[in-house]
Amino acid sequence: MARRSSEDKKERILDAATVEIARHGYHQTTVAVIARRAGVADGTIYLYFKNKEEILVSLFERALGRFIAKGQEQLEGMTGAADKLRAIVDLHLTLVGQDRDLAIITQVELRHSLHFLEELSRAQVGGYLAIIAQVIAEGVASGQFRADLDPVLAGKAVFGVLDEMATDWVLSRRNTRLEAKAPEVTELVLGMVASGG
Amino acid sequence: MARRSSEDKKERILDAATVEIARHGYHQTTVAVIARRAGVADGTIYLYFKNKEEILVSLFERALGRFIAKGQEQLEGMTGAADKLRAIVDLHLTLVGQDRDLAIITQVELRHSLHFLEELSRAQVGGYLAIIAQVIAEGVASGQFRADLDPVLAGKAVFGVLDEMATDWVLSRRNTRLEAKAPEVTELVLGMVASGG
Amino acid sequence: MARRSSEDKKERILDAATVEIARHGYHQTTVAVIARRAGVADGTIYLYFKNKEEILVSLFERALGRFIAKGQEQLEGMTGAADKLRAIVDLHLTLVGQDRDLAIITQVELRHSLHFLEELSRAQVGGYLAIIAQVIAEGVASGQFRADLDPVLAGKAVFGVLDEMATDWVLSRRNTRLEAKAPEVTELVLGMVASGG
Amino acid sequence: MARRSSEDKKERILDAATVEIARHGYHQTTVAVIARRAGVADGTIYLYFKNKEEILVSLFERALGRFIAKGQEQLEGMTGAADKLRAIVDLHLTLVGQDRDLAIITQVELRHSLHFLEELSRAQVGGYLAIIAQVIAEGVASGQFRADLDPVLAGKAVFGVLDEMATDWVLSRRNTRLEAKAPEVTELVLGMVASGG
DNA sequence: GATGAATGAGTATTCATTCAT
DNA sequence: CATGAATGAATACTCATTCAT
Repeated sequence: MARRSSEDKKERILDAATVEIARHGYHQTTVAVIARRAGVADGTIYLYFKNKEEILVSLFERALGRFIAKGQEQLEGMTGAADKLRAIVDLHLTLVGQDRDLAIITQVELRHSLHFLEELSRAQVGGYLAIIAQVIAEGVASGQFRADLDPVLAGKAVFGVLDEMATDWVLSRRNTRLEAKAPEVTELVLGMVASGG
Repeated sequence: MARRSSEDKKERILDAATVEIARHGYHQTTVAVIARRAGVADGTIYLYFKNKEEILVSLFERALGRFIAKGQEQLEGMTGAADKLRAIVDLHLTLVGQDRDLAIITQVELRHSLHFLEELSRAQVGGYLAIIAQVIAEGVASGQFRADLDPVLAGKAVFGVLDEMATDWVLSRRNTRLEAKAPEVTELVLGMVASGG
Repeated sequence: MARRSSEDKKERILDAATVEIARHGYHQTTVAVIARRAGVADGTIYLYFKNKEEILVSLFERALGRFIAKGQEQLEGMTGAADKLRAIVDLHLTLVGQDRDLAIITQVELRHSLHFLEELSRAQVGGYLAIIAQVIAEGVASGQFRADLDPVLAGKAVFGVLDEMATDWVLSRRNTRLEAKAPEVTELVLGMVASGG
Repeated sequence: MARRSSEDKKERILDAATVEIARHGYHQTTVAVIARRAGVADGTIYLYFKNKEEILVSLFERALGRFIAKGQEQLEGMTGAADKLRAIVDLHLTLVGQDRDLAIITQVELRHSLHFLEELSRAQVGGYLAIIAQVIAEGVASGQFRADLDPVLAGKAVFGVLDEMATDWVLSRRNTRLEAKAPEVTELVLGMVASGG
């Protein structure tokens, strides 16, 4: 179970980093502060991460991994593009809305540099966009969605709507629940792609 | 004339900052490098800006000022919410697509911290969102748009779509023109709000 | 006179570095300590030197510059290889013996890495060795020195003797004067190269 | 047998250290790297050596031990100070020239600090210098060497010549053999001490 | 207004050493 | 004896900002 302890330590570091970075921002958060919250020595951080930036990347990868796992589980066995799109909207808002600290990181801190954003975009977000595009393509094929849609472009539009809702929620300090907007957002998104009123 | 020279110097600093920050990122860009490109001494920067961050804010304010001037000019005398929305889409993509360096800053560098983003959001972007919401409200009132729309929420959704298109364009290194997508994007946006097909 | 002040500051930094490095060794000497002794801020060091190692190099270059200036002045107008060699021995021991702190640096701290020593050797010490070899070649040509000498090899041998005397003086903590050994050392060195008794 | 294995392990560590330190320098060489090359765990190093510096010391002691063993063996039964001095020159150049990695360490890395050098000098090199001085004293007594010699000073001079030859060989990257210079160096050294032509 | 030399606070990262297993 | 994960002290260097000229 040495494995267990080691895994735990890495998890603890990521958890600590999530809280501190969300609270004070990536640049204002020192490695020492993360270490202290995680209950390890400064140097221990570097047994698990190559450098400070890799903590941020790992943070996101862990979150996205969970995100995608839930997504696949939920979309599985579902038929009908519209239903799938509804599920995506729901899932996106529900999962992002579940952890405000993490949301602050994904919606704000993760986007702090062009280089960084490019990498994320290519490697991680790209896969998510592809899934949405795929669902839209299905809808177009089945006639549920407008025939003249470009699935990739429409997919980005859908993502843009969801992403803006998430960012808006992060920036509004009110104690609303993000997922509460799912029905309305679903209507907007479906309006964007669905054929005939 | 002194005024003129002074204004010029401030402009030169902002221009220099735009290029350097877009090219190397806000944190990698030193005040000294901006000063050198602007052809002034380091200390001179501080005669025009309180600190480094204010350069970034001023950059955005100058850009948004021009943006809004063009917008009002264009929307003026226009009737019909759908037409206005078309114009907004067009304008947004055209103006953002006009200056890639500036776009990198508005789509990426400007979002580097929660605190910063909150301020921007409240003060600047808020005004822009209000305009979109207003147009949607008009459309709802006139029956052009769906009656059950929440104009504020729908406005954010529209902004989300436009913003994602802009970010996507910045991240794709291909030499496409952002405004080329205006027709398709307009269709998506109108689909989102327009009443029955 | 700004030049004057600037030069002074650089000199003060080098002087401070000489004392601290001689006293505590290169690695134990922090940039902060050098700055404090020089009466400048840490950052100021970097206005005059690219990095810590460049301080060490500059130290040596300044010393060697003075060394060579004195040497040329003294050898000038002198004829007779044996006399010149006497003068070299005298000068070497006198100059090294003049500043124990500096001597510690040239005899010990400067030799702390192969890479560093190679550079010094090639660029700086090489020139000095060439001068000695040249004097020996003169002596061979004039018949004062043994005909079968390889001037380059013999030059290195002479340098080896002088260098060992210097190092030995640095390591012995007694309050002897290095130059006091000049007569005896001269005899040894001349014995090495002079033709028949 | 346990003893044997234990001895082997210590030897392996010293061998590994020799290669790594010669190749990358003392400060650039981490204990972890030595351990890896020796095929032991980091902590194991500390079962055999008190700290990193002691590895360097042991390295030198092992080498000097072998050096002296060979020397005594060779000088034994030899009579005549001049012959003994010839043998010393020969031996010094031969043994140093046998292992370039070790030579890099003795000629460069070992001299990286005043404190360190003082210790070496007093404890180890001092013994070697005494042997040379003793041989010279013999020569003076027997009339082979100049009567006015100070054996200790002359011994240091001899050592200086040999040491410089060794350092020069280490710094020159050419593939020469150090011992090839023994005849010429012997001539120089004997010239330094021998009485009349 | 303009300059640019000087400041000095701030921090990621390394690595010799320890010690529980 | 051996391991290697964990420690945490230690430090060169950067750069936004100031202010005497």
